[in-house]
Amino acid sequence: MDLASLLLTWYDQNGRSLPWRGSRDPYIIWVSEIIFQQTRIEQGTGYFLRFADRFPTLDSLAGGEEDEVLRLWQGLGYYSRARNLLFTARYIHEHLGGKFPEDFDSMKKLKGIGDYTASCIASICFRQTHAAVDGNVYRVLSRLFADSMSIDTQAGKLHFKKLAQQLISRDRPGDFNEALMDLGATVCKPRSPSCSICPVNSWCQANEKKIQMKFPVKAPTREKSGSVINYLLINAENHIVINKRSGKGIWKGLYELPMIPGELAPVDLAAECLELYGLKVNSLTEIRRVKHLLTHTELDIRFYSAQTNAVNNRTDNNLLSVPIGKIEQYPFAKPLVDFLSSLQEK
DNA sequence: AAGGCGGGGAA
DNA sequence: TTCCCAGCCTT
Repeated sequence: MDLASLLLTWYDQNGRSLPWRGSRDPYIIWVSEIIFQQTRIEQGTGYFLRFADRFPTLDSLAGGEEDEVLRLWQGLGYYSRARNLLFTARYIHEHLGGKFPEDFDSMKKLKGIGDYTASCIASICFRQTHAAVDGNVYRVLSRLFADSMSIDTQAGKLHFKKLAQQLISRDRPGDFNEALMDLGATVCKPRSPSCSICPVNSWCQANEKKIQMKFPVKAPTREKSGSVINYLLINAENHIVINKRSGKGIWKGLYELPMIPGELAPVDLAAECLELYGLKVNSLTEIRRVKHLLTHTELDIRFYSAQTNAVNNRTDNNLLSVPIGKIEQYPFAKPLVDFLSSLQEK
């Protein structure tokens, strides 16, 4: 039996049972693939179910508001996925008659859809033989062939794409793609692969030489530093001040408390605050009696600091005053969700 | 070609 | 702590 047949036989008996499996609706498959970019199944499944429940069709999504879409995405990360999803739904609705394109190259032209996602939709929904190569597939293939080509270079990606393209089943391209991914996720795992139960272990050159952990080959990883964010909780007359980020950096389009990045002494923080938001502060002890730029006269400002991973962008000055009771309808990034709920507990 | 973009869970 | 996950876009 050839490799594809072995994988498909294994998949039929051992494939994961997931909510979007079995659907051939390109919209549903599209949504699931976007959600699961760089996202584990366990983390994203709840998001998928809520999203598909609220926006069951492409037209319903096209009619949705960006804030609501982002709120459904809240906490998931990589928020550009959500913005692109909405943008492309509206684009298809308006310019393609609401019909998802069936042509692979047309799909790839859509914002947020790359080679992998187009391959998934084309193979699963339209039975086209396009190999979907994700992180799982790189690992499985590099081990199967003890292939030292680096997976994080242009040439390496193309190399494994061609390899997968040679192996893919012509009869069941979608199932083949999912089989390879399931194998990578449940058997050919990064740390401790379960080679003894692998359906293709007799084909695997890495297994034969017991060098599974040498694959996949990647370039050295880069350093990543954390940073401090100082959030300003400005509370006046049952309203809270929030800021909508509209720049180019992280958390674009999401709301946040006004913030000042960097590890700063309180007095410097007050000075920064003054400069950034035009708040009049004579001294740190006077901070509670500040006159502010909104319509309120009495303010209660507190500083909070939070440690995050790799945040390096400054907030935009785009302040809103919203009733505290309505704060939950705005989409926040995960650090703010945690922060606000920690305030709730006090 | 390289870097940015989130957040979580496993080891 | 580090790694890496159903990747894609911008520069």
